[in-house]
Amino acid sequence: MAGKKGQGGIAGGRITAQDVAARAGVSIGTVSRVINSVPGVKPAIAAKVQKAIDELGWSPNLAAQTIRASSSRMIGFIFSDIRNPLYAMMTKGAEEVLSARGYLLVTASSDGQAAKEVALINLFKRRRADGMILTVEREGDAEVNQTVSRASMPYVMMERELPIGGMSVGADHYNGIRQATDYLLGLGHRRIAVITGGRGTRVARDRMRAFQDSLAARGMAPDDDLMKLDSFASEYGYRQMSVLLGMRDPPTAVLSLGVRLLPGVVSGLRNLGKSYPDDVSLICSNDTDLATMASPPITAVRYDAMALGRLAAEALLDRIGSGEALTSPLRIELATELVLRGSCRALTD
Amino acid sequence: MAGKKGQGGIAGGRITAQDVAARAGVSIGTVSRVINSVPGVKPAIAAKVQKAIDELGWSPNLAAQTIRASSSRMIGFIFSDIRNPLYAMMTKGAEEVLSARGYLLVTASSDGQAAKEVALINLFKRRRADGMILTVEREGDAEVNQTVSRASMPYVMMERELPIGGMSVGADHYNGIRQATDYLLGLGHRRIAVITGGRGTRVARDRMRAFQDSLAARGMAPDDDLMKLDSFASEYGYRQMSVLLGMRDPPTAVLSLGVRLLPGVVSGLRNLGKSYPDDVSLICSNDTDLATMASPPITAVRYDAMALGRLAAEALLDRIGSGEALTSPLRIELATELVLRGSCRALTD
DNA sequence: TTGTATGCGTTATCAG
DNA sequence: CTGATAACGCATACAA
Repeated sequence: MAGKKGQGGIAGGRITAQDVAARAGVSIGTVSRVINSVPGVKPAIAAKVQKAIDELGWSPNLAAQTIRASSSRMIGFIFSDIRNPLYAMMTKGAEEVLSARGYLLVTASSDGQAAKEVALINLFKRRRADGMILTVEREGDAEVNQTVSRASMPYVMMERELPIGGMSVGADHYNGIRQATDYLLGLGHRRIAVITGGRGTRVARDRMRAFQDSLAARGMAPDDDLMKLDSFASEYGYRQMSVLLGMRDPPTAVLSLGVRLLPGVVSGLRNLGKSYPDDVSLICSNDTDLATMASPPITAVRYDAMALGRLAAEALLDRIGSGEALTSPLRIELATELVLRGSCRALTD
Repeated sequence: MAGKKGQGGIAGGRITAQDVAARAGVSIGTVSRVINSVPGVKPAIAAKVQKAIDELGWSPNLAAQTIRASSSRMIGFIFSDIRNPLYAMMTKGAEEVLSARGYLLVTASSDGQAAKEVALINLFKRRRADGMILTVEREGDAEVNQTVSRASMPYVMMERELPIGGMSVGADHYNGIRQATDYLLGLGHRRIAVITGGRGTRVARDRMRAFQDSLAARGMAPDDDLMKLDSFASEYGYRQMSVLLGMRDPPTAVLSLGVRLLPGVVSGLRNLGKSYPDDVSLICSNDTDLATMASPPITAVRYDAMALGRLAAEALLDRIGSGEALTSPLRIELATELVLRGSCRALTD
């Protein structure tokens, strides 16, 4: 029976290399050499040690290794909310790359609150993370920026770009929105509304720049009344659809930019007894199940969020390996694609 | 000589309590007392220490604390894939509870592979996690079960129940499916198909038992040809809809049990040129955006996955605190609710 | 009230 | 080739 206290057979947590050494009749140094496959251990001895390890079910304490190596082989990933499928995808992509290289990915939700972002960054510092991936709420937040630089740890911004420099990965929203807008303009639309959030982030900047450039190429400019740029929340999409379609001169097309926005936008539309593409054309970003399965299916600006996670992880590991300056800038862009479906109609009047 | 290739002053990672002590002109013990608010430190000294801490931007190395306390204040959560919104919700719920109590939640995806499950459990053991939440693919896997018990660490099964005992939390799928089935039977349906996966798990067992009991209450029994119980994948839902609706005597209602299944089921239906509720009635589980936004919206068995995460975290912390036997059984159930929408019609023939 | 010394579980550097 | 031992950064019993 496994009844012994402390260092009994299978008592897991409390077994140390010392115990293994004792059981194998060797020194603790030899045990260490065996598990780290340091060359030059006599096979017979190694076998004895391995046997003791198996019998005791021991595995080296990673906290102790962390303390010595001053590397935890852990990477932190902070974003607003894991329930946002975009972050779930990014997490999966990053995890793929990191676990293959022996790193542990630790995610944490900040609920978009700067105070929590600060607390989490500090937490990762205390835990001696080797680096972090960050999607902060506001790129300009002074305290967050200060915390990031004081953490003196390699970092990659995800869909964000900090004024203090450093690496940034994101989708090529500029081209995504240019394509979408050009497409709508090509269909004859002239009053195009934009619903999105993330003001003051790389994403929003790129999107708005693209939108303006697209219009400018035809000698047009955005109509401020059609720009609804305050939130990514579903309810926001719902409300703004009412506002937009209640206007004297309503838009003929809507760009819904942000995954959580779409359900709100679509139900807002329905609630008004309107439908797409008849009453208004609709393009969304990113692509989702809902966009695919809606009837009619919705044209979308698509990008591979998992690839974004992979890119961020790779960039981070590169920097960790290279020892390059933390703030040395690097901007990585992932291609987007306009998936044409049945949610836009040509204007003939 | 372990020469100190000192990174110099402000190099975050390399600062220790020793440096703080030196700067404050006190001993390392005092520094420790200050940050742990051990009573009996002279305010003036404490202030000096705090000043040094702030100036150096030091924070205690959690790995070192872990090694001493033999507690990492870290909890692992293993499931198949974070992209499944159910797991994202559970993660959020668990994170809420755990972070409030000073624990770090670390999630990891196993892709449903037993080998990865084993590797991850061992990883958490090596990292000296204080406990883990597990959603394994097969409850009966001998190696996984052995790894769990050898980890000798408190654990909670999520939507699973291990033969080796221990705690288990899950939704009350029994009542959920009983309500759904009774509802369909009440509408006059007699040929009801079930599409789901997770064979040999608590979830599937409860669901099938409920389905059988519901039928049995009317002197009926399940028709094996209508039971499609092999996968939670979207593609599976798509294919099985073809199979089912291509039958000589097709079902008049379908239970689509599993979040990822629904998109496949709905597009399978459309692909055949059929629609609900006219050609077939439809009930899904769990509730999702898609179920809400589909037209018509789809009746769903709903449960609060975030609450499930919270329950698991609380149960785990309780057990960690109490030091009760790891395998001492405890079964926790979360209520479900049948949300009636427009995807089922009454049979009148 | 504060300082000192020891131990936590490893790894790496020495001798032997 | 192997054993002993000094770090790693912190907490704490024990001294002062």
